[in-house]
Amino acid sequence: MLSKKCKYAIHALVYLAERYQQGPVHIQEIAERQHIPKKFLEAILLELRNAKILHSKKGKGGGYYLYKKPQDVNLIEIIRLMDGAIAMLPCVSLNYYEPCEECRDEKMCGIRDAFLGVRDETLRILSESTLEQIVKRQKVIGRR
Amino acid sequence: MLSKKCKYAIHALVYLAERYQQGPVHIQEIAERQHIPKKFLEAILLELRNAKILHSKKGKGGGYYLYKKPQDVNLIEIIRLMDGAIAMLPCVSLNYYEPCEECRDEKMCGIRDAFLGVRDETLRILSESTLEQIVKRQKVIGRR
DNA sequence: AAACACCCTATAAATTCTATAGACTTTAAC
DNA sequence: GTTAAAGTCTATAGAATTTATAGGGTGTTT
Repeated sequence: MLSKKCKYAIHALVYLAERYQQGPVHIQEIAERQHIPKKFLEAILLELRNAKILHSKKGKGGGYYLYKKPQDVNLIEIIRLMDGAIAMLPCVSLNYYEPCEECRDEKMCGIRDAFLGVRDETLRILSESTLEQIVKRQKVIGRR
Repeated sequence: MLSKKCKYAIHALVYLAERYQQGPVHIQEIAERQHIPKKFLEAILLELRNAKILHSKKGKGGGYYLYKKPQDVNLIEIIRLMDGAIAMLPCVSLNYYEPCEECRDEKMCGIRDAFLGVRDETLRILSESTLEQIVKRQKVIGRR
């Protein structure tokens, strides 16, 4: 399961993607509209900013806005940043790899095989899911 | 990521599957060979027993043994039992479903779609991964 | 009856997740 | 230039979950 932090991040980013190139949106607004504790959201947006996904503008009329293009931000990137590994086992993780303690030979580990497949499919699907795609789907019906 | 508890359960079950129909194996042996804290393992095996995956025999010469056939126990079942939901979001979970707080209409939620796909693929792959399959793969090379 | 091995309850230690507080800095507008 | 708005940063605290341990109870076998 994704952490709340990660869900908050996704919702905040979708919110900002809907307002792409419409100037900065301040934290308070995002917090209220998406029902996210403001201080918690602050920390999340800061992290997204340090990862160069968002930019911020200080002072009056400031706020956060999407720096990357909506089509260049996918769910994989967000989840990795917020929650870490995508894989269900460290020994099949690309970015957070750690060897199993027991396996003599990973290539022959019967357990590992299954989870490798899961990781690959998960990566494939979630890297195709960009902010642009998500926003596009929601627009069919209208505002939330 | 799977919890340690879940990984322990998988390793213990694979160990028992390798000894299917060879009589009970006692906890101490599994704990030592798989490097699992004995008391923790006790709790895990008990849970697997209550789920009718294992049976146990008390008294001298007792221990745990696989009750279901190795081909009838898959990773999905084990993970659900130990860690709960397979899905990354509650709103796409089959067994642990909960609605999102925000979504007006789930069918139009752009976020949900992606995670639905992930869940389906994960279920497909992990339900094909049975204890029998895992043991079979490991036998190619030999003992661990 | 004695040894053995699972059964059960309780609890404690460690870690992670979630949330909050408060002071500081930068910017815009008047 | 003063003021107020809004992000930045550090620290911490509460809650929940995960991981692990202790110790006695119960049923079986020899």
